[in-house]
Amino acid sequence: MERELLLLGMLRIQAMHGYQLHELIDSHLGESIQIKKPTAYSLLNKMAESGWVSYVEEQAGNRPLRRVYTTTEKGEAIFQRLIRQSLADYKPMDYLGSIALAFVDAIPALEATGLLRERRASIEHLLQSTQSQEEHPGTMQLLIENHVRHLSTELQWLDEVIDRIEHDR
Amino acid sequence: MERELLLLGMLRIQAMHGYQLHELIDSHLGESIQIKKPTAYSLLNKMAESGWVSYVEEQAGNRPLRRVYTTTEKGEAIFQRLIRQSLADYKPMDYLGSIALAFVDAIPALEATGLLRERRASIEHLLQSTQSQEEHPGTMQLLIENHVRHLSTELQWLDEVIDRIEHDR
DNA sequence: TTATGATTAGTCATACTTGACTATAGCATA
DNA sequence: TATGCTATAGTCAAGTATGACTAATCATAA
Repeated sequence: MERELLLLGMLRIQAMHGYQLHELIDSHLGESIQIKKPTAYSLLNKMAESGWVSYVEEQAGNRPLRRVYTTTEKGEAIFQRLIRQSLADYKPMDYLGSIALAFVDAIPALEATGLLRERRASIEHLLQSTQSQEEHPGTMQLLIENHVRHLSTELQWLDEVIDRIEHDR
Repeated sequence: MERELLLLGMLRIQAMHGYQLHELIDSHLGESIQIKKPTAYSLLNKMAESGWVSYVEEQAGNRPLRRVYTTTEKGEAIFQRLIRQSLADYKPMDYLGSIALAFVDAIPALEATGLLRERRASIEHLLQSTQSQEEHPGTMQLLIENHVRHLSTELQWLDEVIDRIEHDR
């Protein structure tokens, strides 16, 4: 329900159509939160069917109809329930991206450290670009901050791992 | 491809049938890596079709046939390619579970800090149980260590957030 | 002025993931 | 020895997510 929470939370602040909503998420949070366009549209449809959001259709020129969504009263109630639930239960994230580290000893130490340094560079790059983003609306900033913390942790840990491989093997 | 990498990496060390494979993943890495049983079976089928793994059928008593999988030469080649690729490109994880924090100002500060303390407790609990796990086979240990680091980071950050909410509002 | 590429807006078929289910075996215990 | 409970082993239908696509508009540069 986290994705629904995000969409509700944003629509609740400002009515938007699907493209705009996805664009906002992708540009501000795209590094830490993956919601692809078709997913966003599909969630909006589902939420409209469930009466969590309503929409008005808007036409600009010859372009396709845009559905501009707002949260309904029911949607607000759901939002209030979801956010409480979601704040209280921590759901651990997936560390799928780290799996390769489990098998690092399957390749020669020298090559491994080389690859890990590439990895390090891409984390550092991501960290830099995340930190340099301008202010975000509302408490969206908190998410960015959280992401930065975890990226720094990852970087530090990776440095230790590289060190260990260099000295232990 | 991370899931495939994990399965290949494990089968490469020891031949196993689906249930055993899933059981191992779920019990050792279940807190940080989500691979549900049907997903594991489906990946095994796909990899068998692609010739990355082969299997022999094994019957014990009246039980259903078990397919005991091993990596093929092709599978080993794929593994060697995947692990290099995966070590070098850091793929940021999803912070879906943190979304609620973006909207924490939608609820009264007092209630928010209460909920966040519940959250804190569940992270701490998870951290404790992850740390108290006995040794893991091979470098599987690295994944656990990584998870522990991130959990600690999350805990520390959450404490700061709670503090800020208490003092700023 | 008109080709070229980027931006806006959304859809669809496919692929991936999972909750819920089936069914046997082992094991304690009343 | 019948009863219920857990562990073993796997499948399937249904729900989710996404890559690839369509199509109009806008900017720009030759």
